[in-house]
Amino acid sequence: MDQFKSFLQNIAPITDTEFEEAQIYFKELKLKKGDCFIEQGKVCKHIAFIKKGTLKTFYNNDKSSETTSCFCVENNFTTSYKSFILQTPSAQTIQAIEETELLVIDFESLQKLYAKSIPWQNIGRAFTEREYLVMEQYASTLNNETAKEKYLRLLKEQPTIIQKAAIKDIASYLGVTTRTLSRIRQEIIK
Amino acid sequence: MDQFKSFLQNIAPITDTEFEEAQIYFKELKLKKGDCFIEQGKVCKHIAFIKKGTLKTFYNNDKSSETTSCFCVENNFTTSYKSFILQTPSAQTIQAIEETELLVIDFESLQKLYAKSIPWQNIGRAFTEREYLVMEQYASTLNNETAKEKYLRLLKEQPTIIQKAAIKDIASYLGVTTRTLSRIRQEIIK
DNA sequence: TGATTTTAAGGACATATGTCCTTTTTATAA
DNA sequence: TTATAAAAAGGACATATGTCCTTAAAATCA
Repeated sequence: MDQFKSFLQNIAPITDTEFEEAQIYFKELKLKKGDCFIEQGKVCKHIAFIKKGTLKTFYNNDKSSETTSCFCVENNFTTSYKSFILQTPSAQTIQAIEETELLVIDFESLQKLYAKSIPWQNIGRAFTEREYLVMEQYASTLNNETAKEKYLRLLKEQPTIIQKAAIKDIASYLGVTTRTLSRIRQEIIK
Repeated sequence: MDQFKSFLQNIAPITDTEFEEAQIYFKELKLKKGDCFIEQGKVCKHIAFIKKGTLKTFYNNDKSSETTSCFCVENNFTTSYKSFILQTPSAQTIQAIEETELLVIDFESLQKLYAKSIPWQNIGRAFTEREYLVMEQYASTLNNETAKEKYLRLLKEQPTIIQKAAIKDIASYLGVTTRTLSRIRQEIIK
């Protein structure tokens, strides 16, 4: 079965017809390493299913540096949620960290889908619920774990991220400095 | 207008009829200080609108102590989201920290509402989106701010929580020890 | 390819935060 | 109300993490 359909089915049931009729709204988009899908300052008009590749989401924190808030991997949606939901300028940038293939739908089309289809409504709600749970787990990790524990968790749960992402981005995702992450990696080697 | 209806309208539009017809599903529940709305280990069957009062959500972290993950105040929903969404045993306990009045709906009734009503579907999705954004902000705070910055933010954004909640719960919510919070409060007095 | 820029590693020291206590204050229950 | 327990404050010291560097390695571009 189609990768995208199978992903959706896993969230909430959808018939072949419902799925096929929605296809006209989705466009293919290919990104090279370093290309941006969403840019800070612009209203985010799109949400994308990641067929292949990896992206990172980052924003400017108050300390004149960037915080990586998310690594987005294949078989997932990505967007700048706050900007997309509220249709306000995005605080976040989403950038491919390797060759990436997306299926993109724009805000208005998604609203149309929601308005005329209960299954798509269901998918929208169930997906948002899933994202909430991911974010809750992330907050719990940030709240309770030491730098080393957080790094080991990432190593265990998302080993491919550690291979693909820059050290400084991993550090900021874990809420530590590169100096600290360097020490941790040093310790683990031993 | 009714406090609950006005809250819902603020999330997504709903007609008087749609609202009235759903009223049969909601039950009043009063909690005394210390009473639990949701208990760890049980499947969470309910979600509640808080008409009045305050609750805290906490769970056992791996370090043989409790982490307060959320303070729930009036004019909001509360539930143990993961347990409610997936209908699995709850890792969290939700407890009133003062006299509290709830409007409670059970899982099956909510599914019925979703199944037969697009406006309720919309409310469900839009509400979950809002909760996601709150959690995202919380994670950002935990990731980028020092203990003192986090405390000052809470003081500014939710001053009533600082009055009502126990010091140790505030400390754990902010991801610091009571020793650290004690120092911060000492500094601020000066 | 070689030159330039960016990223990562790690030394030396500073600081924030944690751990382990004891004391004081506040809440709770008999 | 008094006795008991729980919570909060805070001293002394330990440790994790941050800041500010310099050097080494890797990536990028002309």
